Amino acid sequence: MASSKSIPLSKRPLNDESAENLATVFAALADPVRLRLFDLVRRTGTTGVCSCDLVEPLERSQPTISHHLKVLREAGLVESRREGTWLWYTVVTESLESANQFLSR
Amino acid sequence: MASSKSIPLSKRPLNDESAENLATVFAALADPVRLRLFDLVRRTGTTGVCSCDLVEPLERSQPTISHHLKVLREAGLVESRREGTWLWYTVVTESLESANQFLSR
DNA sequence: CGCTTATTTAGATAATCGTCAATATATCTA
DNA sequence: TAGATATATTGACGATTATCTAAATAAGCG
Repeated sequence: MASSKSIPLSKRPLNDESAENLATVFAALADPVRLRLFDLVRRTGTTGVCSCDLVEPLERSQPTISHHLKVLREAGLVESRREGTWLWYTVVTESLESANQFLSR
Repeated sequence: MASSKSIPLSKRPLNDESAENLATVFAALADPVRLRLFDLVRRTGTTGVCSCDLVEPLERSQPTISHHLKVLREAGLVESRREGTWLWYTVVTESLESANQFLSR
């Protein structure tokens, strides 16, 4: 059983593992193109947006956008569903929780 | 004068400049060592912590810690005051505001 | 099956990053 | 001023990143 003197979870120093996980999320947001990408996806709510519609507003090549979407996806910030030849992206709403918690500690 | 139909600031797509600024903050938090560093500084509140006491817990060389503190400082997340030969670091409390706002849009 | 469109993968390049050892600078004290 | 301690800077290293073009894969349609 835990000691009654134990520090509350929220007050404990960051251990290495949590720091690694958090860093991955922040790293995904650490690029202006990805930030704008994430912002655009988020605006589209539960409907989502076709990745083909994200190339033009960001003025990057299609493979570059694909790459950035992959980074966001692997960080758990967005997810995609296939609809015919298209991929529709939506945000994973809970994905920012740990980051939010850390920032507002 | 602004149109009465203009989109509220908080709902506007991220422009390139805001994205750059935000990305700088997130980039500062995108490394596990810096996250733990920031966390340690934040715990010390208004008193702050001497950077000499940050080397051992993070198991990195003194120049490496110095480098990371510089990144945090330049991103506006922490500031330092000299006290004799020591430098005391404290967090800049407002520094996370823009990041917080973005995350909880 | 071939053609078209959407997306990913591969390969290349230039830039940035995390780290360290060595050195330099700053501040205090004897 | 000389020595001690704290911090910053330099220069090097391997690793990762953002970007592109070119090529590969996937899915629909005639």
